[in-house]
Amino acid sequence: MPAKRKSASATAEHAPLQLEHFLPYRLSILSNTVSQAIADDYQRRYDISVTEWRVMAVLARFEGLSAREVAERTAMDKVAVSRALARLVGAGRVSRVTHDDDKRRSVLGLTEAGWRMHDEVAPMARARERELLARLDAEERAWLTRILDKLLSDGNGNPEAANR
Amino acid sequence: MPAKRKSASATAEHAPLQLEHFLPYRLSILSNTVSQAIADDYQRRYDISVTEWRVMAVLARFEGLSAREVAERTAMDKVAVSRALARLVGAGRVSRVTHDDDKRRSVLGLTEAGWRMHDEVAPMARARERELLARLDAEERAWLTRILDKLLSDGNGNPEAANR
DNA sequence: TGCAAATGGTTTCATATGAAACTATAACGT
DNA sequence: ACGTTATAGTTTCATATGAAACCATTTGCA
Repeated sequence: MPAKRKSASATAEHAPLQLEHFLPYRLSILSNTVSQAIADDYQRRYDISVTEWRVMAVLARFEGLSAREVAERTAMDKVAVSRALARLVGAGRVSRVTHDDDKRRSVLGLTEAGWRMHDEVAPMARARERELLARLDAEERAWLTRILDKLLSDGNGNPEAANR
Repeated sequence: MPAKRKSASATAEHAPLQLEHFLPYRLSILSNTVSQAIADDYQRRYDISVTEWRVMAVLARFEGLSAREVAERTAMDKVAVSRALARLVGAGRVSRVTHDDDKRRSVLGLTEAGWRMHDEVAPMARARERELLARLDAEERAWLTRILDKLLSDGNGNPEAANR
């Protein structure tokens, strides 16, 4: 057999992983580049982080949530939510009052300023998503949705994950 | 029209994002849960992080790389690689010597101990990947590969990303 | 009632991470 | 040869992150 270099270790006997074909690795790369690309749009412009934006996004859909509920819906842990809220409230983008019947809970919502920002960022985010999906044809897009639904159902995603 | 609650803001006029259908968000959730699940396998057991494991994985495939080349192939930045290498060398899992012709570069490779660990972790990682993919049927798996190839080619992934 | 356990949220602490500055060596142009 | 620029890699610093401890309030129940 023709002698190759390579210290005889990086060969069959060790069966090294091929990172570039390893699904978890590929997902991680894709997820990071995509999120980063989108975040770059508003990060600087509005001085807001991805986690903060996610909090705003759920508050735009569901007014009056508590912090815990926000954590559930964003799949973030409660520490992250607490911190994001601190900044958002500080920046006047989110309002927070104590729940009438349960003084532990807070009742959250977007402020006027929060809504204004939301209404600028949401279309941008959607546009970026469209750009990304434009690289697939209709059939591929349909499969992607289906596959993600499947992989995210059950153990993953947030549904039925009690607290965090 | 029938009056609904909800402060009249979270409605059509604002078109809030539906996080749970937003591709970047879904990718992020999936990527995190998958990576975490796999990492849990070896994290505690071998006291090694995901980034360190990735470095080991490429060194298993390509002996004698420099740190920069490792960074390229793992899509990690050079600071992360530098730190991972420091720990790996310290733990006796990676060997590092200075390149003969270029004293800036290091020449990296797995040690005996590194190989032993690699040979235990790699099959575990592959098994986890198989479990994940087992939730899809053959057709879906094929589409997923194709879609990821497409989305990762060009701007994303590491190919042609000069340095970082 | 009154007290143990649970829950909502925040703070603390230890670790992870990236950008920018820095050190050492090499490459390039004159 | 010699200074300028580029490259490999490390360190520093500021920020991000999560687990665990913590405080306040509420719930469950004897």
